[in-house]
Amino acid sequence: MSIKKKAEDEEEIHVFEFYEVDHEPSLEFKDIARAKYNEIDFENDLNEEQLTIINNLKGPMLVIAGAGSGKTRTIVYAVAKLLLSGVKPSEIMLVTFTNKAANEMIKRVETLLGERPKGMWAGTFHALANRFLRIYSKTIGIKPNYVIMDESDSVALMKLSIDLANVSEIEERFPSSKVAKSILSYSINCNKTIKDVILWKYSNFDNPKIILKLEEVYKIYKKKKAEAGLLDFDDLLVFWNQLLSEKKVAQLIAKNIKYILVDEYQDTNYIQDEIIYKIISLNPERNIIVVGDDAQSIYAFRGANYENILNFPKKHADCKIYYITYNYRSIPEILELANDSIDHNMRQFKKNMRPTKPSGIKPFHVQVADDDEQALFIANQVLKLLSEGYELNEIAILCRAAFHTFKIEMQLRAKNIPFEVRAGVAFFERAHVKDVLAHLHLIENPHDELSWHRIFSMIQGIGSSSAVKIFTALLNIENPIEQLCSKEFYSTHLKGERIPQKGIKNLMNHVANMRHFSSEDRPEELIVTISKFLESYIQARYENWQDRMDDLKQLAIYAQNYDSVKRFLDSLALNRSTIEAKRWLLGDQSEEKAPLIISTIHRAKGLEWRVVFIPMLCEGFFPSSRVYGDGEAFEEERRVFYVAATRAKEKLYLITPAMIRGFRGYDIHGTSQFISELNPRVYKKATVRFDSKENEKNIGFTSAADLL
DNA sequence: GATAGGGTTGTTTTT
DNA sequence: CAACCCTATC
Repeated sequence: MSIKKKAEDEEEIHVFEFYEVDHEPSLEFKDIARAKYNEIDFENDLNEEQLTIINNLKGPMLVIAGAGSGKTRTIVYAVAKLLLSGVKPSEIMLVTFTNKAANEMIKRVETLLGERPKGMWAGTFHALANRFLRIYSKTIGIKPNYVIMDESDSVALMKLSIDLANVSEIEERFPSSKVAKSILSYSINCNKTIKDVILWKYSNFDNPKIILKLEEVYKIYKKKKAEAGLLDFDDLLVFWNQLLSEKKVAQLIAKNIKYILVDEYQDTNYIQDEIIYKIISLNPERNIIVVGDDAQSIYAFRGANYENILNFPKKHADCKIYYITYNYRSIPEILELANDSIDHNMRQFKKNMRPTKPSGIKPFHVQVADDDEQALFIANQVLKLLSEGYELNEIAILCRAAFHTFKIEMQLRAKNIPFEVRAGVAFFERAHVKDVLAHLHLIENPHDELSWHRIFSMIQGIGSSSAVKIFTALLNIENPIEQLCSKEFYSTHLKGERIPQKGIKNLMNHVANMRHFSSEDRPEELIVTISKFLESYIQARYENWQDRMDDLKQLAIYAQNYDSVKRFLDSLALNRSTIEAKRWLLGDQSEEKAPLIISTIHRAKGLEWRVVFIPMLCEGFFPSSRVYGDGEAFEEERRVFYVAATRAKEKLYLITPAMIRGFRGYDIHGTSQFISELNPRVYKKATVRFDSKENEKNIGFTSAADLL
């Protein structure tokens, strides 16, 4: 459905029909209600705690839900119940931590009802913000064709801003572009001044001259974003928040959205909390359910503050508070270890998960000689588990940091075990993929500074200084792509500048390829075309160019799912972690069984497996060496460990290598405090040795013969 | 003055 | 492995 902007009022009437294809409610849920109401056995499917919740959906409510307590199930049933009672899908807003989680919940509602609830406002804060901003860009004065930058783009733009701000006049060391961006983000997400953020997180930059200069840099950064039509992740929240203060829009939202559910509330930050507060205030019945677990708050580095969940009842009069405490995921032994661990956190609400599963075997603490043997142990153990009848997709390896996965990947590859990595640089952030995407960005938004710089850097004869000059010249002209193809552009707008002739010639040739692009073209076809004319560049630049060209084919295949460039780009920016490059290890190509997962703990949030391995449990790695003392940061680190352990249903392997190979030689690291502080009763100790790297035979388990 | 290429560095976690 | 700095070359 397209929207023709005739008058402002008309624009607003279309609000709930625009942008999402499957947006209009195609079903009369009241009819389904009659047919389905008796089929869903709420009383049988939910426990008493959960039933209480779905029977009290009016007014503000806080649900404290421990790990594995059927939190998602409760939300899904709550949504189903609302729909059955006649609430339209488009009257429900469901805020989740990832867009994948939103899709899965909708799928489960669909399974329950037999029909897909089309038109729900479901997604992350950022994705929902984008949906509103695409409709109301005009209202708050941002370009309607704005492009969302990912984090590395934002940092790159920050670097350009720093370069323009004459930082060299300050003698002291100035924050890097990454740190500068991070300070700005904290300031926005936590509602603090720049000075406060510096005192809080970066006290080494506490210097009036630096702070003044930073403010200047941020002004340039902001101006650049506005000129180029770029939004960073923080802008999505800032502008959404701003939009909610616009009377007309606010009234419309208040009228149309009747129920709000927010998952993972412990990981919201100040501005997200404020957004929710504003939306509830607009809602006459204040129907909101906020779900979370302060013990699982692991995103403080993004400004998240678990106190939002604790303060929620204080902010909302007559807020009901419910707890769901029964754990349906893990055996009691795993819960005992997790409970023991989290009890060491002082700044936490005391609560214990209550087991419902039958007893099994205690978690293992496995000590190995070094990180090579750790990888070897994991690979061997996976093979044993497979021979025991476990499936690959029932096993996960959860790491504190992306680089912890490298050696494990190598061993799994060597043993032909198929796996998928969910860590590190995402597929769509790899250099050659971004090279292609830069061309797509310019179709939507021909003044996108970052994309131009990326393209300039691909061209022989144009370096950083020519790039700045050319961009400055094209910023103020219409239709830069066309202009860059003509000699006159260079002779009129860049008169007297020293730009190598070779560079100009190459640039003209390159841009000539882009002349016939149109935003009406299908993204897939565009990608094929662009890949073709980038092939020689990729060949020249990368040794593994063949692999990279294959990636671009994958990109084109993925793009088939989208019919417009704008939607394709939005989806890429907002679904970073959902769309993975599958690093399959194929014994034979035909076998497409779901693989084993190697993931960071952060990305494993909300998921579960029968067997979980947690490697690198030694001081300096987990907890990370960046965390000192026993303050809030250290407690968050412990919560990360807690989240990892509570992913496991049946078997949990905690692994500590005694030595780790660093840049030069081995370093000895002590056992992680998260292990040593535990009551030894809650785990079984095992030591695993290999007689040599070549001969990967286990000599034996010294104290846990029943390691399987 | 500007670019290209070599060598060195150092890496938490993500919307 | 990619983002930096330094230096040789155009």
